[in-house]
Amino acid sequence: MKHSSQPTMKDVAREAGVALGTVSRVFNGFPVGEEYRQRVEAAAEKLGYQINNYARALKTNKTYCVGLLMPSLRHPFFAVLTDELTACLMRRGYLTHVMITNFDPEAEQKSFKLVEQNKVDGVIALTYRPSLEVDPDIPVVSIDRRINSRIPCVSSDNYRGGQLAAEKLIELGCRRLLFLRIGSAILSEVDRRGPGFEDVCRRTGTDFECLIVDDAETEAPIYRALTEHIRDGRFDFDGIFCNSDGLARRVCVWLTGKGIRIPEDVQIIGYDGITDFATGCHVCSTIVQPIAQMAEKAVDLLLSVEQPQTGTSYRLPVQYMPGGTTKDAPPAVGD
Amino acid sequence: MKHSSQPTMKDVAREAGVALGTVSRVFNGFPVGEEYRQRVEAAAEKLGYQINNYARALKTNKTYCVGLLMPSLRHPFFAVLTDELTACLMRRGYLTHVMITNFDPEAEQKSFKLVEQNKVDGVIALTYRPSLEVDPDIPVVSIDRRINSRIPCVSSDNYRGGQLAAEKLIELGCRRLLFLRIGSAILSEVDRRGPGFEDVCRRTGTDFECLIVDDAETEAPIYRALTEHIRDGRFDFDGIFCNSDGLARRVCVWLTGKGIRIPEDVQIIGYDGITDFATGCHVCSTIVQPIAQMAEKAVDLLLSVEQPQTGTSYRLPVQYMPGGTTKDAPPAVGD
DNA sequence: GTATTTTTCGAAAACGATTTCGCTGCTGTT
DNA sequence: AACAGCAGCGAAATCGTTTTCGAAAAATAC
Repeated sequence: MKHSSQPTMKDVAREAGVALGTVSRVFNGFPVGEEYRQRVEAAAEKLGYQINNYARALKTNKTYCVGLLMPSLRHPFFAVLTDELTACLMRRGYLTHVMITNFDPEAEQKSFKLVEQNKVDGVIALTYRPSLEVDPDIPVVSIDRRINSRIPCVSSDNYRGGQLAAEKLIELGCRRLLFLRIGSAILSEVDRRGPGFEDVCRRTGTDFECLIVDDAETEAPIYRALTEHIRDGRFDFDGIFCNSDGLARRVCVWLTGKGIRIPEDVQIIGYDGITDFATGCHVCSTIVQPIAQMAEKAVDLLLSVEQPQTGTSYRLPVQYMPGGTTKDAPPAVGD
Repeated sequence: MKHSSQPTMKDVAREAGVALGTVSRVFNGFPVGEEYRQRVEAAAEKLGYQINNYARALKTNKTYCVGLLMPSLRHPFFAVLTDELTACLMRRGYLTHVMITNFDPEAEQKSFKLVEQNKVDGVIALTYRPSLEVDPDIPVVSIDRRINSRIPCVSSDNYRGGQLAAEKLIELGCRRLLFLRIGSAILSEVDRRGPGFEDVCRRTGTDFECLIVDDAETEAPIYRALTEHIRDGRFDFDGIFCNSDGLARRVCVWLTGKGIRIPEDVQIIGYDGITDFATGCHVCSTIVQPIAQMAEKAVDLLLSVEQPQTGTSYRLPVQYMPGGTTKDAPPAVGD
């Protein structure tokens, strides 16, 4: 006695008075005589039949699931990226296994094994672990990081972003620039923001300095270093490019606390393009990453819509967006 | 000829010189002679064998996956909730299928069908669709909404939250209060915030009004209505309780734009407990929802760690947290 | 030494689909 | 009218596990 469990293809076949294979063909869009097709569809409808994806996947080796490794969803950049990726995958008929790794290299490796074991059709990963071990015959696309030479990597054009920030600050009248970076020294595409910035400074003969803290845990070193640059209540930089909007925000708050005015005394540009969840405004002047396109590209590569040049970096165009921390047209806020 | 595909249990059995069933028993922790166990483990190690979860699930009807229906990840509340839920599920050995529904009732129903078809062991849903059709023999836990009488619902104690907001505003000297709500009229636990607020006002004899816009699409009606309450440059309410932190933020921006000072002229309390992604500070004085506990509770109920009283509402305690839009100790910001 | 119990192993039948293959029943040519 | 060609059906094998069941081996009792 079957205890009210889901109907199977066999049940549909019996109900419709046809063979098992015929039902299968109907559900997979193979040619089937019109009369049979109708009988099968009626039977399926009547029984409330739903195909069992697990059984199907076992046979076909195709699960229509992909794994997504993300460090966190508490940061808007990751959250929006995840939103776009799952949406994009769903549009293409794929389900997403979201794994939150909390920036923990161990968790990253474990999560990878786990989705692998769940037979996903591919993995999209935003990871930090120096050397992720990946099964060579499962498609992987990385975001922002070169994992190894076989895995394509999509990111924003970080070098161009760095250039843009420097160009804008200079154009807006800054004479002495600071590049502020927080983040561990992993082989990341993100690290190209600095060189882009510096190259423009050098080319234009603009005075600049770099402040880098590799340990993301504590920001005290940065604030301490910044403090040294305050002389007579004046900050001796008049333009700052920050690694991320989050950092930019914190620097803003800190400077304001010191009585330094933004953007009058110091102009600040961040990176990412984070917008306020309530107002939709950018939280600071920023280089905005094309998150939706990055998601689209990653998915295209993963599902081989576009044949991935193995190991290539795909760098998508960035844009400068004023957001009130620079002297150009601060967006009118409120009503 | 097997073309380098994954090794199967059969391969392991052959390699170890034992029968198929024996390998299975080893991997499922059933008693097996020590010598056999060793041989099997060695063989599995050598072949790099990983159990195939799809085949296993087909046989056992247990997938260790749960579906999660979320409207969006662009709002911090949903993002953090999703973060906590996936983390909590992972700790218990479950993978999460995250489905973003974009507040679209159609998408909600479709997503539900989809995860159902993927044989998840359960679904956690935060939905808006008036009547979600759910297969009665798949466990479902809802968040913030009563879906039907069989589905347990976890939420924050919205009624108490409403009370708290009123109590605080009154305690802080407000004499004429406004409750501002945005959101469609669905049968949601969230709707209990208003009654909690009103009951306190009535009990204490405090003057109050309610402004409700059921159409979330446009806020113009709210702003228009608010405008009517500005007389001689003064706003005739001195305390506002907003349905959400996002709404509170927008109201703040709007009022500030009208030259009305916060919290000197008007004090505002929001709901959710959203914090700034960069600074970690609350974006406004607020009633904070215990997101982590809500996630934990939802998972407990879903996996029947706790026997769900079918259809019961589980209301978790909320807290008031000052955040600069009320006169009580605005948190020192910066350094 | 045989009988009786306890382990634990191997063979085989599911689980619910896909897919190959042979076979029947049409059509269309000459 | 006969035969080739072709759709489209049904039966059966398979995917990689779990699980039942009968039997062999080991252990204990008399």
